Amino acid sequence: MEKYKPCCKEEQDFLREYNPSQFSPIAVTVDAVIFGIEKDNVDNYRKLDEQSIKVLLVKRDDYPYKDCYSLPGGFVLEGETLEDSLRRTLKSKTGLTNVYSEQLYTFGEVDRDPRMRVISCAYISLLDTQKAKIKNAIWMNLDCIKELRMAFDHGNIIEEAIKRLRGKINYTDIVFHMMPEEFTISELQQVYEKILGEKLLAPAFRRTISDKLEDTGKMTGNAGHRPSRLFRYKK
Amino acid sequence: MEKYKPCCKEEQDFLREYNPSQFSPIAVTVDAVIFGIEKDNVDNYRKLDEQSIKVLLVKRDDYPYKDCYSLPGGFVLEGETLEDSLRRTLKSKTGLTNVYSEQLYTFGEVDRDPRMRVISCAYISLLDTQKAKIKNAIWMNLDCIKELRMAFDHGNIIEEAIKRLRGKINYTDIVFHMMPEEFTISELQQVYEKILGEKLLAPAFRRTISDKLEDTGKMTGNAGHRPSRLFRYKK
DNA sequence: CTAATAGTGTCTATTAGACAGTATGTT
DNA sequence: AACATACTGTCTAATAGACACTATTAG
Repeated sequence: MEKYKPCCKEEQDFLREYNPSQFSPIAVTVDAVIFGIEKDNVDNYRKLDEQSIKVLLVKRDDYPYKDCYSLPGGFVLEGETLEDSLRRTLKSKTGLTNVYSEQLYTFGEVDRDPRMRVISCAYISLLDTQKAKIKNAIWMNLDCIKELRMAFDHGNIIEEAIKRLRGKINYTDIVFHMMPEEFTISELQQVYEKILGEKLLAPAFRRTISDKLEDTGKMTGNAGHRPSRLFRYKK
Repeated sequence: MEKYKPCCKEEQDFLREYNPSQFSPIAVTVDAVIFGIEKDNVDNYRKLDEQSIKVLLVKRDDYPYKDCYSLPGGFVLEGETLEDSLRRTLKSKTGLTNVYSEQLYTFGEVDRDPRMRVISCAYISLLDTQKAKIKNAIWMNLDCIKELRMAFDHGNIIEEAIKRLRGKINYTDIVFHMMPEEFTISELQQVYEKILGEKLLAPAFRRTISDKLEDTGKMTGNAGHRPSRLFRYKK
């Protein structure tokens, strides 16, 4: 945004003498629901490698909600935008840099945080777990999260995030942000199925997805069945 | 949210002694992009009554951006949720109550407001202009807004709002919040066309929209051409 | 060979686009 | 009658669902 120019001396005075402390001390945080995919280690070779959608969580060291899991996030500081703040906190809490993120929703219930009034601007982030280097954070299976005691309203935020993902998956290319560089159509279909919570028919899926894909020329192998073509996302 | 229970004495002490002022004084506001439809008065009787999408604006009395138009909105107070705050400010700035609203996006650029750091949670609101009683606010034609000098980044917020509306119109029933109780299919089609920015084919539109409509049994008249059936939204 | 998954072809059902043609009011 | 818009019918094109069938690897 370009710098604001006061129109007259009177306005200059007004702005100089303006006292921000008249407004309530409401803190603003950013929190990220970070999604990734991990292969569950299935030893049985005659079985499709199952994949799971995971969410990256950190364990709280301090009160309140000590020892509970929470979304990585932190307070927005004075000189930084929401996105700046997100980048900084993701780096410091999880070691991650350059993560694709988009705003999810802003949560403003009054008693979200027992310390003080905190309004949280939540983001959805997606990444390729094979490339990402994680520190001090754990990939948690999405299905397990409702069993956990989550800090604050973070369980609710995750639920909203998965709803948004489900809503956007069919008319955007958002999933590709969490796919590895090269993948098979079956793997991609599995990710769609996990997010949508329903099985899809393979021929129809291939048909609709194929214009977003580019053949790498490579194949998978050693899988106990017909090898599969590897594709990459065609931008 | 249920009340948080500290787990031990230590945590109780922590929370009692917690000092919120260590966090930067960032103010939070809510702003609403309120959409409505108004008939442009076309005297020429042999012409379809044109309708326009309008946005409700208020003129600023104070610095900064004195005498510019702005979105109705205001600061979020300590004890109220974002939605509470939206209800309160809409009432006080425009006289409106019971307006359908949904969250749009949170704007957090650092220099949005020359007075201090302000993060704004923006909402989209839709209403039936025939029923709404407005005070101290003006319905501005959407097409005129880029010509105006808008306060803060409100011009940008309006642009995002119309984009969101465009994105949601075809897979939600959001438009009906701004339709009058009874309307013709042509009127409804016009609203779709204004929001989408393109002409639609009438037969296809009738086909797809008709399962959302309920016949009132009434007809329009005196229009210089064949009368039109009046419908209402079928929930 | 069998088991297991990869991938193709095709029939059908549904939906969207295009447009001709009919209906019914006002002037 | 002329005009203007309302409304219907129908042909076609594109897309989605269902499912049978073929292909290719490991063991």
